[in-house]
Amino acid sequence: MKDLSYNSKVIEQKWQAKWEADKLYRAVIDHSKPKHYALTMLPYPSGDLHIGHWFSMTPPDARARFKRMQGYNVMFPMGFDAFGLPAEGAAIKNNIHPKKWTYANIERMRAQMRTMGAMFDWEREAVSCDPEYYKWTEWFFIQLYKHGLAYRKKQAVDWCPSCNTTLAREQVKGDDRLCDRCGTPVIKKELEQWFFKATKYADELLRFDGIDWPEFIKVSQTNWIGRSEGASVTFKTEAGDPIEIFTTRPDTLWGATFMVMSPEHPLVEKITTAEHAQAVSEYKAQAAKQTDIQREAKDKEKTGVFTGGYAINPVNDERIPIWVADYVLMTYGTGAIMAVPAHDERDFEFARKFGLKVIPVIQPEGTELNGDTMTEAYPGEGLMINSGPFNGTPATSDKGVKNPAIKAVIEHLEQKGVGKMDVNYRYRDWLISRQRFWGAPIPMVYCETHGWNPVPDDQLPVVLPDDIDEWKPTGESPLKFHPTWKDTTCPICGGYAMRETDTMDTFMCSSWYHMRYLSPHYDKAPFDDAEYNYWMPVDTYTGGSEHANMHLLYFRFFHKALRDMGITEGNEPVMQLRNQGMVLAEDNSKMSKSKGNVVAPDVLVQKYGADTVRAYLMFFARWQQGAPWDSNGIEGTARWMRRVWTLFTDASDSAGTASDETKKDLRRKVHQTLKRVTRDFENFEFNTVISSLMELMNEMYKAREAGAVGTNEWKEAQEIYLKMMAPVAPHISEELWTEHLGKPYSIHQQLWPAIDEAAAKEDVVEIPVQINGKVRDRVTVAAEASEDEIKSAVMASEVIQKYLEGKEPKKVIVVKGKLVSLVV
RNA sequence: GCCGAAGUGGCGGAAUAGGCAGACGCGCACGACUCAAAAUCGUGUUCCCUACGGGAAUGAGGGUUCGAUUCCCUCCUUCGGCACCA
Repeated sequence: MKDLSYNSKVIEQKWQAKWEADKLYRAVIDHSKPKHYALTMLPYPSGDLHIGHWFSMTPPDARARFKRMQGYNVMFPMGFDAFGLPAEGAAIKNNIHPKKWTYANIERMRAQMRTMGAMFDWEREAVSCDPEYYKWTEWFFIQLYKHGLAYRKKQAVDWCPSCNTTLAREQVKGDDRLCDRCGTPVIKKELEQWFFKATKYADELLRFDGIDWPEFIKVSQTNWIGRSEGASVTFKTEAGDPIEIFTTRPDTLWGATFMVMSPEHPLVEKITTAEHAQAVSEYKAQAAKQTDIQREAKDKEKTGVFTGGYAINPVNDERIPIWVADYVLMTYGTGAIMAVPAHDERDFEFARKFGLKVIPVIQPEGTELNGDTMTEAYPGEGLMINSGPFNGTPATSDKGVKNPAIKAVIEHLEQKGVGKMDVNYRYRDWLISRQRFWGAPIPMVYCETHGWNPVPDDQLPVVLPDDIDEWKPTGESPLKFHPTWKDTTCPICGGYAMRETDTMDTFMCSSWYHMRYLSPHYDKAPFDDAEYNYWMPVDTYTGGSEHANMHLLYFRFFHKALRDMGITEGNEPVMQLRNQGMVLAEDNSKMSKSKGNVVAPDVLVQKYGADTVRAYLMFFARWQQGAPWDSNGIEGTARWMRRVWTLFTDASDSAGTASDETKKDLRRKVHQTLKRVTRDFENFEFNTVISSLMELMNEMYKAREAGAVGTNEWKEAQEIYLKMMAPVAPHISEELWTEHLGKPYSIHQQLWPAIDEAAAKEDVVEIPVQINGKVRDRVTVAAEASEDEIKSAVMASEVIQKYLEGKEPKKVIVVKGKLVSLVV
């Protein structure tokens, strides 16, 4: 026996150095093996690795290792999402260039990551702020622009006053409309910005065919896209101007008793009569002053003013008043609605407040709605009434054309030429411009004569300057104040042109990093086709669910857009997605630097070793759920590690004296464990992988007591044990494998053991006997015992006879190998 | 309000093609070893009672079933997404 005690530090450093020298985790194309691309979300280089990084990276590493042992050619790359605001924050605070700060952090985090003992292939590392990387981020922008998927537009956009930049809709969170990054309430600004036409893919993004993603992510994306099916209908003003509206309830058209326009609607001015002009313009001014938060507050009482104008309802030629109210948003639909107070809550509230007519057009079964006396809108199902030719048509609760009433009315509208079936989304195009320095430059130039044009490909990348000395956030990119950077020539006429000084949303960089890993230094294209054809799509993607409607939506869009441009293949970038939960502080709060409750993995690695930290992170919670940290708990996994060490290194006196039964029991337990561990790794159920291994170890200790050491069964148990443990604790298992069992290096190149189903089978089972649902006794029978055999064993039981008191049970249910239930 | 996920000992959590609830670990208690402590090893540990026996219990209440943590209905709580979206 070599070492007497388990020394994690020595072992871990030794093997990490050897694996690296041997390029053990290098992933290269090998057509003789099935491939497995395991991807985990790349980190932002914020400075120090925290326990959350370990939690998101090491269990997926274990699974990637498991897949490798199953015979897959596994690629498990790592990189850095290295553009972003904190670098600029550091620049402002410490007067250090963001580049310096970022690369120093990357250096530090790489070193910390190496202590994980993960199977990262560092030769595939990609860093998004490297010019060789962002050259292609820029190139993608140009491709999107050339295909009409990137465009510039002026509109009211979300602006974070603290980050001093615009944000995409996805990056504004919740009711209070807070900046996703810093939590500051965002405001609206009217600005000209670059957008990606993500909405073009709205319908396709709603389909998740053929991909294995968590239900809640799919639901979240579906909610976010917010598809509603209905009809667009053209009303007319009395002067004959068309007013287009969108409605999900065309079946209630006959109940439209007024119209409402958003204060920003272009037609408001024209329809307002002289008499109402002042009131309307005052209302518009006041609406403009209010923030979105005030305007969109759900509990706000309805406000609005009459314009004096009237519209004609195209289905019944009714003349109905047109109002202006801020509950109608210019950003959704057409900015104008038909109001059906009898069947819409909001319209009802408005009608009652301003004394407008309420006409029911859907009659629920068994009651009669009265427009004058009803106290709330009736949005439910019923028969159409007051609706001319459609009276009596059943309106169901189905949405869209599945509803017979809606279908019939849409057909009618189409025939009359006053409306058509239509679909609306709450999903918006992706606002990509950021008024910040530390991002990929938007590779566009503006010429007075030729307008906006992309930088020619041979001039890419547009590189960020190093000589910036003013970092103060002004609401405009520091690039704008650089003396020469923005000056360039127009690619059309060669005259003066000005560079776009905004940079791209960093989510653009992370929309394609999984493809840069394929060939991180390739300079002819964003990736090498040979690599793409072998590795893509990503087989397993892991990361946090907070990205549900941001990154995870952006990169699906990106992949589809690239597919349509002929750059990628397949409809989805990722086949299987799994999300880890969060490691909370011990008091259940979020860990944060400011609260000082952050668990530092380095300290734990120092004290317990990486294997123990890895194992504990897999064991202490369900990985897909997370849990509050428990600093005592790690002692349990540390103890496991030491006990395994002892089990494999300590001699036993009674070696070889085990009975056949002991040996058979050991073998059974080994193969039962193997079966469970295999299944649980597959399902990302790491906590039960560990508990099964602990159980088997306990059994092995008992078997050792019983003299199993040295037997063939013992040797098999040791081998299988280490192979099962290898993905979890790569260092200790390598040490025990090569140094103590004397097996050939490396355990990580071994194949996953085969399950011997026959050996795993129990031959004797103890089955509970219930009387009226209560367990009263247990009988031991052969696992294969027939119903009759079990029954007679039960009837032979004294305890059972006592409970039966000589009577025959009314009913006997025998579940073979499981249980017997008697009813008396 | 709508959509989704989840509620099991002091704690993290096991067990779902309906079949012994509480695996594994933390914590705690007792014991062994030790001059002592740490480490280690062993035993116990859901709750209640009239305690070698019995009863209750998987958020609450109901249902289906011989049998429900698991399936169905109603409700409560927590977390996440959406929300004046027409």
